[in-house]
Amino acid sequence: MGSTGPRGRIDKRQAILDAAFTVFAREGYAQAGVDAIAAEAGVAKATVYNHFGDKETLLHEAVGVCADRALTDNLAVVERLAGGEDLRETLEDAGFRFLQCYCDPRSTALRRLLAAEINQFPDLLDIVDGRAADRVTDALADRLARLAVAGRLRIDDPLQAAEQFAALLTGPAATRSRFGTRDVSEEELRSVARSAVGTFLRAFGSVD
Amino acid sequence: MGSTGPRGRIDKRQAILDAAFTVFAREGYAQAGVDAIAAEAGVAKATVYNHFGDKETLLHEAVGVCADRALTDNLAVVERLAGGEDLRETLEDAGFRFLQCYCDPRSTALRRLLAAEINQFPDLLDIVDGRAADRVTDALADRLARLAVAGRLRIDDPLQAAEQFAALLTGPAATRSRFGTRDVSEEELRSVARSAVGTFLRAFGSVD
Amino acid sequence: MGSTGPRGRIDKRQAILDAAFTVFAREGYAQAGVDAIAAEAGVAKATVYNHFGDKETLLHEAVGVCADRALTDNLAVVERLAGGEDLRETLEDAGFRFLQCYCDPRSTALRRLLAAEINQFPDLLDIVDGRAADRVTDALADRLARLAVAGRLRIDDPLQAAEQFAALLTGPAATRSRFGTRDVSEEELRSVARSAVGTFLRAFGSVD
Amino acid sequence: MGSTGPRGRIDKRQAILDAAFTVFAREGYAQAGVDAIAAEAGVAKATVYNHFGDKETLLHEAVGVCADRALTDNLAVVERLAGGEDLRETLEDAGFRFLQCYCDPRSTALRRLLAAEINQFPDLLDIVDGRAADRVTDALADRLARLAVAGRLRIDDPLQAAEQFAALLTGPAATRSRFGTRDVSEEELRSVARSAVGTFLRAFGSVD
DNA sequence: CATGAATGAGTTTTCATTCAT
DNA sequence: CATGAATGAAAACTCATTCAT
Repeated sequence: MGSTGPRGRIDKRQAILDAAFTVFAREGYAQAGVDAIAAEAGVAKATVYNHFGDKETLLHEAVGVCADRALTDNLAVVERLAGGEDLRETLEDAGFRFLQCYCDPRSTALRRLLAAEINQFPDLLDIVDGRAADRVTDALADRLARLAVAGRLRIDDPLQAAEQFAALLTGPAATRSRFGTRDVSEEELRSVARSAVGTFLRAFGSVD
Repeated sequence: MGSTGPRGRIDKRQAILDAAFTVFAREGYAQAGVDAIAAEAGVAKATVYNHFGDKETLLHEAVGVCADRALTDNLAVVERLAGGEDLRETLEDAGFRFLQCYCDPRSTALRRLLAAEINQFPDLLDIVDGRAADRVTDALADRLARLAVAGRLRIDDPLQAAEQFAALLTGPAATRSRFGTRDVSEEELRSVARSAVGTFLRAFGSVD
Repeated sequence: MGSTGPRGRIDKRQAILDAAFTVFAREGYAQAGVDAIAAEAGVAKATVYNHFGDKETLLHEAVGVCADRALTDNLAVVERLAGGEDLRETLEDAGFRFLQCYCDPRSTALRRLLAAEINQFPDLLDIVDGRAADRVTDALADRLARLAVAGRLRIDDPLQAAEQFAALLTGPAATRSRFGTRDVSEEELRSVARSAVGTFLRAFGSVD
Repeated sequence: MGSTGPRGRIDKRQAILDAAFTVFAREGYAQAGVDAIAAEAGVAKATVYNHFGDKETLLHEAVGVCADRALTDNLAVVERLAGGEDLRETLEDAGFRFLQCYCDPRSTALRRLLAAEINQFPDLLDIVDGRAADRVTDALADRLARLAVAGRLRIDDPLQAAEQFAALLTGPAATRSRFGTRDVSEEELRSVARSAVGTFLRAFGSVD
């Protein structure tokens, strides 16, 4: 029956957005052909234009969708960060999951795409920052602040501590992934998280 | 008169390389036109081809030149990092200079260009890493190791400490510069360096 | 309620034909989009196809309708041309009305459209000539012949005289309207008619 | 040797202009493909863009060239119109030549093209009128005025007489050529000229 | 029958690259 | 070697037309 009814419209829209992100991430905005996107989505080129009007809009929408997903994933990780029995283990676990998000191919692609196109499309930053980057750091700062209040960390400036915690995790991970070129093993991620947490706790751990 | 002797050739070559980097950085590889590069360099388009053969080669050479310069600048900073009287001040100063390199427009542009084109031209990574990124971390690790040996820092794994020191500096700086979109004031850079060194010393400082 | 009964169909058909002529006249056949026509008619694009099959048919029907109307208008003018008391006044009046038809926006548009598309669609000429141009000149020749028979004009070849009368009217009017670009005032039209009739009577008037 | 030197450039430019006019006249602006123009000119499509930038500019230049030629031809005819022995013969001859210009395929095509595109490109009128239509009528008025001064014609308003003379010639000729669809024989043109001059002289001839 | 969605073929325009001077 | 001109391949975008509801 109605299996190809209004549902088809939505399915195609999603397929196009997914395809667009894939192709944009793989080839860059300028290099990516709308032809290729349509092919990847399994629709005709004109259908892409029917839905999104032009290539630029397609980029913006595709980035928006991807940023939404990344935000959701990241917040899920951060919000689970509550002080369990063993603080070190809790932080290492959160750090590891955080790095998994960070190293997820789509996150990596999103960062690369952003870096690549920020000059031509400065508003991409607003799309992503409004939805992702800043809000994750904020949420992390909240969690760290609670731990400080609970006496388990010694932190003056929770936002700065959050930034530094994130930096200790993502900096070394970025080096290892070589701009997303190399796959970083779970093993390695755990090791990076362990080192980061080690340093973080030496700097911010309470004495007890 | 010999004003366009061998000197003219070399000048033109340099002009083309500079123009190429400028335009590639501003517009991205695919978007950048050889026309625009030639115009920026003040030569005819065919001259660009006479010197470099094709657009791809031009990208590689331009990136190479820029990476060389970045390496030189970074090493100069790191190599000046010796233990003065006041360790904190020494580290803060080095961190600040390091961030100045990191935030230099051409460095920013290089990182963006790299992120953008790494998929299409994976060998760009070799050019840059062979000449820049890794070697700076190595040099920094050396310096930190010396300070550890001198008893002024407590470090197990100097390479890891160097990575983390760099991460504590560049992570927050990257956030503030918004992918090189915003100019970060000297003030801010100093503040970032201070925080980074503060955390670093709490984690790795010797007790004395 | 039967508001969309057979009446709705016919209304829509008319609306589409009107819209089609408007858009074809404004933009030319090739440039005119079926989208634009459908929008102007207030129907869906597919409805246009349901009624007319394809764009070419639509052009033919729209031109036919317009030519019919022009013929009716012109014949009405010519048929009122009977010898009143004052021949000069009669001719000037007929000439003026004739020019009003000639300068009517839709007549102008029809002539332009015809000129534009005659190469691609030679059969448009048949549609228009069969229905309009020739028959008007014929009718005019009839009237002039009657006036000759009545001794009020001296005419050998009524068809030729009719052609020349029409030419004396439309030639200068065409110059003034600049291909239908300029609106020609009633004043001007009367003046053109007066001149035309003056010359015509000097050439063909009987002596009395 | 230098046979394909800078000369080639100019040759190609001319070839493109000719081809453009031919194709625009044959198919109309919107329908005409730059592909087809390039093919007709025997050059690559990109060469057309190198020379003229875009399709619209090409139309304007092609129309300009054609209007120049038409003006030259027409003025040559009008300027030869001096009062010979036999005025009727002189006028018939000039009228015939004038109609030859008017019925020349390129003139016909120019008028059609103008009519077709005047809505989209109103400035075409300026190009053509500034160079052709008006100036011919003016020149004709001059000649008629001289004949009036010489006592061979009785004319109050030379400009109006010129307009009417032209109308008596072109009106019937236009009818016969059916928008340039039919070729009008030399015979027919002479006949039209004879009738026009007959009527004109009955209206404006001096008594002698 | 009226419609929204989908599409294939075509359009203008751009651009890396080559060639003749 | 430097250059202006020429080009073939490709890209974004459009549009007449069809199909499923």
